[in-house]
Parts: sequence; structure tokens; C-alpha cells
Amino acid sequence: MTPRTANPERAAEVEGTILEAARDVLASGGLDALSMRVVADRVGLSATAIYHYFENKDELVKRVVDRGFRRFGNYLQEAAASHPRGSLERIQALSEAYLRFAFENEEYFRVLFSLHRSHPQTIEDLPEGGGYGLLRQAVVDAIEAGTMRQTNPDLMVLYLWSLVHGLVTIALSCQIDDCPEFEGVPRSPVELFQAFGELARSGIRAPEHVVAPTVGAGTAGGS
Amino acid sequence: MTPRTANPERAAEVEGTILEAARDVLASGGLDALSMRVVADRVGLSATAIYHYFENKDELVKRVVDRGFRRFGNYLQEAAASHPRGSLERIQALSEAYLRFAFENEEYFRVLFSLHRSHPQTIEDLPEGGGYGLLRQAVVDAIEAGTMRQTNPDLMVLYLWSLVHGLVTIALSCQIDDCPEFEGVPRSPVELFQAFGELARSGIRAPEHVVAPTVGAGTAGGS
DNA sequence: TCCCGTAGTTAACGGTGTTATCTTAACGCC
DNA sequence: GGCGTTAAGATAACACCGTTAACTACGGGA
Repeated sequence: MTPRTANPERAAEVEGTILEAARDVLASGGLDALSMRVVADRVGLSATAIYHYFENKDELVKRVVDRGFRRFGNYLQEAAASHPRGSLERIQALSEAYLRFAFENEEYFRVLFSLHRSHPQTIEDLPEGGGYGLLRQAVVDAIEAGTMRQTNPDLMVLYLWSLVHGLVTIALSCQIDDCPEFEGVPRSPVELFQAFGELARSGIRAPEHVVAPTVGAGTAGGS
Repeated sequence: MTPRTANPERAAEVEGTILEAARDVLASGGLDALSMRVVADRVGLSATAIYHYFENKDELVKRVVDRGFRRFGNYLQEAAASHPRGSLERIQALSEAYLRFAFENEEYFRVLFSLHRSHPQTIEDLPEGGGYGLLRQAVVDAIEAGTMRQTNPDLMVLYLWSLVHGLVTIALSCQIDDCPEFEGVPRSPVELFQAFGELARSGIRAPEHVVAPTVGAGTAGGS
């Protein structure tokens, strides 16, 4: 049971070195660029030596991703801490931090979220991990404080989370600032999301204004 | 220039057969399961024969995806057509169709949206392709009809699109119905999104109610 | 008949994840 | 001190991958 030889500290160190190398490769070249042999070269080992520390490539990637999400969680925590509890500002800050992290770690972030393949997971294991709890608490606080409307907090969290995550996904797919379609719209994702803020707070429906039955809705389904 | 022999019709047919086979593989096993040799076996050709019809694997996948998006576009179009122009219902219907398509073609849909890798693209080349135009028109109509608040339509489209796409992405990552966290929340994504509807329409801020300065926001940034 | 383009084949190359097998060194124990 | 065990690594090899090169067979035009 007890390891006969070799300080486990050194083993942990090597493991860490491998993880760092793997992360660098992922961050710069994405999943396609990551091969056991490349990582091995970087740390001065043979490819098969890595199998002494990780069961296979999947586990290696998973471990890198786990580390990433922990960093992500800390990032969000800091953002939340700098705004008063119960305020909508704290929620906005959380969302913006989410976006900032994504775009400061583009390729890396892409990997974090593109491995979802094949293994279903509970919400806590998910990317956001602790982030989910963080956002949920902020929502509960805001509802309690009366700044946010009364609803099921989980529904609300999912709503906000979808909004942020959707924007990230779309913006990562297409450089919004290259899209001629978005002329009157803020260029940077963070500014863009700030513009979302007003829509989210007050809703998309026309306020007060009685629904005008003007437009030819009679022929409804028309081509 | 004109092909000497072999009816190009037959060539187009073979091409179609290859595309179908590739789509089946993608839909059932994802990108990892798709190899030139597997597709070739399915259609009774050698792997290298495929290179007579497609430049390489990337192009093959791209063509499959293009087809998928066309189907997707039609799907959305039908949904839109069954609700009156200018109504918020039409927009809601579009969103729900988006969701339904994603979940009726899970693995396939995942591929459609996970190839975004490396090649930036304009909004029109994107997954939704025509879908974007469809949603935008619906938004413009709704603003004109007075059912939707006055804002930059592109901002509004991006808002709604982010919401829907974010929910899809999250729900595809984690089976929401397996998540113990979401007890009071609708299980199916479509029902879930219907619940989103009310939040989207009226906003998340507490209505009217003067902001209560009750909660101890004084010690603000607290741990 | 000769030629050329089409549609297809087989063989091969370099790269991949992974396994099996071997070497070496360090330690506990008799 | 010798022995056995085990960690930590290396080398060789396997099966598969995308892709290229070289070759065959055929079906019209000239």
C-alpha cells in the first residue's frame, strides 16, 4: 500500500509539469494540437511515460479542464465580491467576469466547453461548477433584497446563465466585430452584454403601450 | 471542360450517398466516429475514392453540416409561418423550434455547432444561417407592431439568440432532468423555455416596488 | 486506333492513442 | 549484503487515422 520508493512529492511535481504542458498546448492550438507525444516532448519524457501518471489522454484532458474550472471559479468569486450583496450589479459583474474570462482564454475556454461529449454530468461537475452556486446565491440575495422579481431562483439562474453562455458561444464562433450585420451594436462582448443588461432588467415587451392590432395579422401564416 | 464520360447525374448521386452515410455516422457517433474508411465501407467504396468527390475530410464534414443547416432553416421557417406576423408568439415559436430541432437531433446538432473551430465566419455562414434573417425579420415586425419595445433590432436578435442558444448548449451538456438542483423547474427544454418567456417579456427586475434598502448591503464586498 | 478524362483500386507514408515488454534504480527485509 | 518488490522510465509494436502516389479499367471523341 505505502509506496516503497520515490517521494510522492516528486511524482506530484512531475504530474503538475505534465498538466501545465498540456494546458499550454491546448491554449495555443486547441484539442487537435494535443498529442501525447507533443506533451511528452515538452516535459522531456517519452510518450508512454505519461501513462504512469494518467490513465489515458481523456483523463489528462479532463484533469487540465478541471484545473481550468477551478481558476474560473476564483475569477468569478473575485468579481462577485466587489459588488454589494443583493444588488443587480453583482449579478451583472458575475456575468461580465464570465465573458471576460472566456475571451481572455479563448482557445482554452473553447476546449473547456467542447468536451461535453458523451458523458452526461450533474450541474455541479459542469464547467461553471462553483460558479453556479455563486450565481444562485447572488440571485437569492437579490430576490430577498427586492431588487429582483420574485420567481423560482433556479429558473432565474438558468435564464441568466443561458444568456451569458449563449453570447459567449456565439461570439466565439463568429468574430462579432467582423460581422457587417452588427453595425449599431457594441463591438466587444463585454460592452455588448452591458447593452443586454437593460433588456434583461426591463424585458423585451413594449411597456404600457396597448397592443396595436394594426399590422395585417389577419392573413397570419402568410408566406 | 465538359466531362468526357459518365453522367454527372450519377456522380451527384454517389456524392449524395456519401453525404448521407457521413451524416448517419455523425448523428450516431459524433465526429470521433467519422473516418473516411468507415464512410467508405458504408457506401461500398474504398476510402480514397471519396477524394474524387470531396477534397478532404474537412470538406466532407462541412458539406454535411451545410445540408443540416438548410434543413434547420426550413424547420424554423415552418414554425414562424404558423403564427401571426408582429406577434411575440411568432418569436417564441421560432425559439421553441430551435430547441426542438436541437433535441431531436442531439448528436448531430452537437457536431453542427462544435466545428466552429479555427475558421471565423460571418453571421450568415453561421449555423442558423437563414435562421438569423428569419428571427431578425420577426423582431423588426414585432417592434413595428408595437408588441416589442423599441430598440436596435440587431441587439434584440442577439439577445434572444443568445438566450436560446445558451439553453441548448447547457442542456446538451448536462441532462437537466438528471440534475437534482432543478426541482421546481420544468424538465423538458421546451417547457423550460416557455417558462423563460415570461422572464424575457417582463424582465428580471422587481416591478414598481421601491428598492428596499433593508439587506445589510452596507458591509458590501463582504467575504 | 489512339488518347484522355473519369472512377475506381491498392500500397504506402507519417502520425495517432495505446499496450506489451523490458531496463534501471531505490527501498524494505531477512 | 543479497533478494524481491515496486516505481519510473524507455523501446517496439499494433491498429487506426488522413492523405498521397501510382496504377487499372473504361467510355467516348479525334
